[in-house]
Amino acid sequence: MKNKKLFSATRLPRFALATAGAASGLHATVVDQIGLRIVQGDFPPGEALPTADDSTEMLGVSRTVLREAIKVLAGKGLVESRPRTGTRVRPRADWNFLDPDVLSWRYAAGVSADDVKALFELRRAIEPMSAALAAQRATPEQVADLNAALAEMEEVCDDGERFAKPDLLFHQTILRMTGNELIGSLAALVETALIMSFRLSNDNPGGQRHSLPLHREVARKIAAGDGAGAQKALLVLIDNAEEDVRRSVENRNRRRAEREQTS
Amino acid sequence: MKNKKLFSATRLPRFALATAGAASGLHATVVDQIGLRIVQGDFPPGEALPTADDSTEMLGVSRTVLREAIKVLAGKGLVESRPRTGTRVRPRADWNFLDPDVLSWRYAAGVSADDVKALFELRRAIEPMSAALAAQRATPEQVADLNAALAEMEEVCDDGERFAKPDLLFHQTILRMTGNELIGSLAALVETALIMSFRLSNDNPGGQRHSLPLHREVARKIAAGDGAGAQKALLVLIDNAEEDVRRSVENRNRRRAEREQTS
DNA sequence: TATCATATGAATAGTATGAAGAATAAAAAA
DNA sequence: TTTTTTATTCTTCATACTATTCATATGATA
Repeated sequence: MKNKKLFSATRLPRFALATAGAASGLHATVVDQIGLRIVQGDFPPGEALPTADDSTEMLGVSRTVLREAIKVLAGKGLVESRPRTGTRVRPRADWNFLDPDVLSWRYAAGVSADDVKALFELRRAIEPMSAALAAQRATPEQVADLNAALAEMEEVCDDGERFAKPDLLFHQTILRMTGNELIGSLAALVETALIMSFRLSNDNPGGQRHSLPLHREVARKIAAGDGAGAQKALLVLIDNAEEDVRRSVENRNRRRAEREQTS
Repeated sequence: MKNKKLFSATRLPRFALATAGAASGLHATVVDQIGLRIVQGDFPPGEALPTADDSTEMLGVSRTVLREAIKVLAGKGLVESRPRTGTRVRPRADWNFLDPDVLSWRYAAGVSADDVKALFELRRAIEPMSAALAAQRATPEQVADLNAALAEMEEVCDDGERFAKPDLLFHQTILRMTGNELIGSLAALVETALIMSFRLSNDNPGGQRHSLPLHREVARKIAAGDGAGAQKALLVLIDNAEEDVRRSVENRNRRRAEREQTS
């Protein structure tokens, strides 16, 4: 009389842009479900998750699958398992927010103005500097990649959906051009920020066209080997992007507030 | 006639400073062993790991444990498993180098001059900016934490071993003072850099004493709310630290070269 | 005959389950 | 208060079975 399949085992409709983690399999859906609930506060830090037996029954999966999922979450710093005590959520300070999965869970439900600020704080530290390094170190092939991405952006700049991919590629190429693998691992951060932008850009008629000249300027400076110029140009681009996102979030929040007042 | 325990199941003598991942259990040792071998190039990207059955036999663990380990590594972007094909190492660009474990594997065996450059490039982007934010946002308790760390550094500055802990705490406190969780997750990066420093600082008679005035200056500026000053002071501190490490690496490499020539 | 589609089979990871072990917090006893 | 016991929970192992995918062979068709 086991009450299986209480949760449907369908994976979250995860906004996949391009490089998103290609994890597949039953255990990946469990990782997603539990990870999302932890990050979004269903299980606060310090609290114990349901026991293994309870969880398997609720999720309708075997212990094998559940244990694999728990171990993955532990590897990302979210939980810690011990006999007798159970599996507990670790303090937020131990979570690896730069992990692509954690990052996506963190911003899956929606973002506040503070969330936007946090994301762009880090982008502003990383990307302009990366552009400067890119200008000094990029190989000709990488410059070609950058220009290819730019060309595709120009081609599809009216179609919000199709614009996302080359835009992401543009920024990630710059990170890769630094030749610094640590910086390259921040690609997920940029991806998250761009996904936010595109989710909110309904408000933004005229699509992403207005950002094109700024991107062009960045690419030109990098190709010319002008580190300082590239740095400055990318900083302007990020400032603009943040302003766009911030405005969208404000609009959305205001509309929601109005709706709630009316009803 | 199973040839078990071919590998001893002892965990790597992992330099644990403070916040290092508290993972325990048999599967964690397997994660370490395989992860280290992948990151250090024993299994190049694109190559398949031994089949599950072979691995379990070689490592002397059950399939359960091995699978948990593989899933954790997949969660860090290192590998990808598919039926029939086996488990393959993913391209380096997909590895999450900012994961604390990956970071520690990356620099476990030793560092080159380029490694030092990469680490400090990122620190230089992050920490001075963080100090500026910290100066604006820190709570009184956090300022007290920072001063406490500084006091302990002053107290034990002659003992290289004991100096490491408060030094790490000092830098991580600054990251936390930004109130930006994403930045906080870069703590592992700083930890790795400091571990490198301390591993190499045998060359450095007089211990870490010379860095104390610089740390004091940073703390003072932050406490005074002087963001620009704190930023500048921390930049100087990092430049000095990099110079120390760079020199140590050079010395070590030169000595090694001499040894090899003699023998 | 050559080519394409379709079945068959083998290899591998994926999932499920039962049972024994080890660790530890809490309760009970000294 | 200290020690011992107990119960709970994760941990590990062993094994059976399933699902996926690639390679090969087979057969149909042009």
